[in-house]
Amino acid sequence: MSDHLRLDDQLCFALYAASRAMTAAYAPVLEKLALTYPQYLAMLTLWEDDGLRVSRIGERLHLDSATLTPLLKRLEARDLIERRRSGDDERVVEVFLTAAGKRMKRQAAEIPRCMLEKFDMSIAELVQLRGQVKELTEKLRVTTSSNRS
Amino acid sequence: MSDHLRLDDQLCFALYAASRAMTAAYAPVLEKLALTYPQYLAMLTLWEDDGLRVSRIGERLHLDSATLTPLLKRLEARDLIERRRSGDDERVVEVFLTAAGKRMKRQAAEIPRCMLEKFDMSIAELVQLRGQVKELTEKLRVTTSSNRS
DNA sequence: CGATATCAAATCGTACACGATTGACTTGTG
DNA sequence: CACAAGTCAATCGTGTACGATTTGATATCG
Repeated sequence: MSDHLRLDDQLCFALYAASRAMTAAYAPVLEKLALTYPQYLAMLTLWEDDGLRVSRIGERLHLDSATLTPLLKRLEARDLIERRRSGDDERVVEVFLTAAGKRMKRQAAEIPRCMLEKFDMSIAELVQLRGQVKELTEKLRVTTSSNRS
Repeated sequence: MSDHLRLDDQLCFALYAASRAMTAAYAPVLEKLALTYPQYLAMLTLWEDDGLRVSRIGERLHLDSATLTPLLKRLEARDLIERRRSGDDERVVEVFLTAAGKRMKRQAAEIPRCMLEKFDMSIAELVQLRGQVKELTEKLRVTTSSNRS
């Protein structure tokens, strides 16, 4: 009967499916900026805080340098950002928005509202759902990092 | 003040982060079976319904043949499944569990309980959250597929 | 019957993800 | 100062994702 292995019953699959549906829903919106969703996240991070080093961007997005380095190189190739070796510490690479990168923030300003429409839910619902999803993420991170069995 | 472009405020980023944290939380559990999370999903699908064609698996997981074909080939290389061209229609490839693939279902039986512990939430909360996530996914799918602007 | 449309899976190209390693640089300790 | 330990970004290898095209098979229509 309930063998617990049913796909439809699993929260994890729901999250996995939601994440990909969300990326797909972003695609037409991001098309104007010619950004992928992860690239958009990197830009969001820099719009909040320009000049971050690679590892700081990684902390915010929970991505490591293996993912970020090529992604940032693509943004640099498009002249949206500049990657500079820090003078203080030659190991560190700091990432700065170019003029074009800063300009893009204005075009991106409408995106959250545009996505909000697609959600078709009240702000209260959204905030509540976001909170639950974040809480779950924290719990998963804790149990994963402490895994030594 | 609230420029709506703040990372922490975005439901989408929360989902994206949750999905990856979930995959990471699965990794130690799936290690015993030497499966990746998407491979596990394909096995789940077949444990529910053996002998599905590639496109049916794709419908359930919302993945296309470009993703599934190589994934299924890896499972076949490990002798967990068999891919057979249908006699009725040579275009169709049907996917069957091998004896080893069927045996694995028993080892996988503990996985949902194991993940449930990591969630650390009541069944009622889980069901409610899963429902909300699924609902959102449906809304995103509708708006994405009808996009012609 | 034969041209054409449709369909299923495979393939191609690009872009993440992430574990593991590398190499350059810095820091802490004796 | 010497040098081991630690840090940071880059690199490597493997495995998804997905848009677009291709290949082969079937269905449909004139």
